[in-house]
Amino acid sequence: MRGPLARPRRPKGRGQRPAVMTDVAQLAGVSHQTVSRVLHDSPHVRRGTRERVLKAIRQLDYRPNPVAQALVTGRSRSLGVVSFDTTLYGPASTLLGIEEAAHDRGYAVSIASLRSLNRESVVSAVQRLRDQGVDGVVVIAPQRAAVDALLHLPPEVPVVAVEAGPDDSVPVVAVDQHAGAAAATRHLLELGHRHIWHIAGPQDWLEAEQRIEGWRSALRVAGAAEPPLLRGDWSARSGYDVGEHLLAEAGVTAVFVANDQMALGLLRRLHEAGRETPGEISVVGFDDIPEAAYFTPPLTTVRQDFAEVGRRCLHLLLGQIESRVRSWSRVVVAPELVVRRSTTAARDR
Amino acid sequence: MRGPLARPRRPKGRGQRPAVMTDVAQLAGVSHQTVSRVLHDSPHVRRGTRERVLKAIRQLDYRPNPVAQALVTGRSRSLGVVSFDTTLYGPASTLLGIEEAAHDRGYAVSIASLRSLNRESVVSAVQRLRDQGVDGVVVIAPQRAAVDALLHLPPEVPVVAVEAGPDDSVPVVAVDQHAGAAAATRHLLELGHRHIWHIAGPQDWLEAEQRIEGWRSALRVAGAAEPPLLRGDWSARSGYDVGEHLLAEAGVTAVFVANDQMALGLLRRLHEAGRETPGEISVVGFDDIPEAAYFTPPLTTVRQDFAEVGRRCLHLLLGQIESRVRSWSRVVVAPELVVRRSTTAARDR
DNA sequence: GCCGGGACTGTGAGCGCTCACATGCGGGAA
DNA sequence: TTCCCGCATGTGAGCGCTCACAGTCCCGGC
Repeated sequence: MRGPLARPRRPKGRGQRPAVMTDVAQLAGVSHQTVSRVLHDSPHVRRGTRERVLKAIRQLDYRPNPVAQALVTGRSRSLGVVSFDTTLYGPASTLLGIEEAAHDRGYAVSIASLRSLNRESVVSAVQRLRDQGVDGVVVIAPQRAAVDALLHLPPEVPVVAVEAGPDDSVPVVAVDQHAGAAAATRHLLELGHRHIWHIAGPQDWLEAEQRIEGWRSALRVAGAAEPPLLRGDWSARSGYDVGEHLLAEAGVTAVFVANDQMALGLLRRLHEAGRETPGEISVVGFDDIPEAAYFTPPLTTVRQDFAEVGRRCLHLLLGQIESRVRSWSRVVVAPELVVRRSTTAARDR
Repeated sequence: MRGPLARPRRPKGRGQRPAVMTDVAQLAGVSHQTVSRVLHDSPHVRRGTRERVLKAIRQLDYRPNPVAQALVTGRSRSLGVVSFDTTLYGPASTLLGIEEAAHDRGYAVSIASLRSLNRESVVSAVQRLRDQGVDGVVVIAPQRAAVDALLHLPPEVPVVAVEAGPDDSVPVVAVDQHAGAAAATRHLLELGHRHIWHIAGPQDWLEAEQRIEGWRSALRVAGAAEPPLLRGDWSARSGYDVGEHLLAEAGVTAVFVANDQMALGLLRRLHEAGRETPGEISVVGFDDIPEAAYFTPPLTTVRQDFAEVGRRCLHLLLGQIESRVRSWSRVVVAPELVVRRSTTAARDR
């Protein structure tokens, strides 16, 4: 009778089975535990022993199996990021910031992109990441639906949200949209424009709403009238389409557009209609995408430091993971107005 | 004397310790193995038993621990993507294509972005992903340095490369740059232009070189002269700067630019110099980024289906993982010329 | 000369699962 | 009835590691 040991699952002879801890221990003439200690820079390992182990590790090209480590420690040293459209400049930059910071701290980053945006999709993406075994999740989904979803999340996963509005159940990192929009509006006001129009983003985007608020408050402070609100969907196409309305309106001299792509579309429409920018109409965008400086004319816009947002997220998330408490906090990153050539003083001041 | 069993590592009483397979087994009155069988849709489980197990799973909200599964099977059902700059439209879209396809097949996706681009950085990124336990890696890094790195990779990790040139050690998915560039050039030729200038990307980018080749070959076929080659670095700024040279040159009527951002910069420079596009100079770009249709004028360009590239990558990679052989193949995706308003017939035909 | 205590190292259990195999049971062919 | 076979289920080992604890050894102090 031959026991199960007679046929090892993975035949030792064949192929270059990667070395495991025991192999190193054997070669170095120590126990696996000592190898583990060396790996974790524990004190209480004699210098000579440590060196023997290190040598064996090099010799066998040993690399600790992260899966086994994760199983026993209950920590995978990996993070998840759920995001709506990583093709967009903002989310992509934020993701990059997170990834680089995570890498520096020895964490891996898994992604989950959302195809549709509603509560279930966000919840299930987080769930999926959690089922993959990540230690924490950052949600880049600044829409109302996503915020809602954050409230319905299993409490055992540490979560940080990007731009998730004034809700206080989850830590948040956000750019100060209100301040950015106000700065843009003030800039136009200071140039002597009376009526500052605004092309906003879609209703369910929190950033869109906050920019509207910033615009309104700057108008109010200056005692300026508030023209009707215009809506786009962030795309250049929508900016182009909304431009139509503006063209029909008399006396439009200044427009604050909620993002650079829509501003591009608007610029295009104005150009086609023979309206000069900034001569007749000044335009301000939002985001400062890399191309903004090369629009015709170069776009005055509000810069958001997405990479910084990513880094802050990571910091908050790791704090939560390492302390094992679900704390709440809100980190605000300041935006910056970048003045270029799409804005100029009003003529009939 | 109390053995180690006297103090269980994780006290059962406290908190909602997530259910494990044994808990389910106990509740359903079966062995853990039967639970496992139910989970894997094995036949040979009586209907009633299966239902009891399923019920217990629901009742305890049991979710299999992927880490434990990975440890025993040696498969993590996760993939790695290494990419140079995920902020760029191309890589970001490819990544998205990969992620969505991976998700559909039940794989997780980890990312590793490269900060600098050389052999070591690519090798170490792949290494890092491997050490994280991914089952395979796709490398989005269409530069010479990256191709070189692919040759120096440990052979035990399945790898697929995007746009990695004519090397045959690793499977490759690529858009047919040569054909795209030739189509762009032919388009300009057919409009009656004699001298088709080319602003190329950086030398170490394979795509840049292949686009040059496509341009050259179309010129050769038409018997047209080849103007001096101009170089940019993909950025709008560089397109703007190179525009300077073009302006100094007499008789420039047509330019094929190697990407849309540089084309944007060029358009800007021409506009500033008062040179009409396409009236005096026709411009063709490459990539078809979402904004291209809203440039001034809307850009004629070559569309690359990045999402398709991502899907194909995934397909190749999973094939390799599941068959356990390192096969070689090259999948080519066709580009498409999109004619808009930045090109028109030569005047002095 | 003996004992206490640090420094160093080893032992074995167990993380949650799958794999190989053993076992029990019922029914159809001989 | 006997035997065998195949379905249904159970058993135990082991994946590669860490954790808790148990030594072992050597030195200084009384």
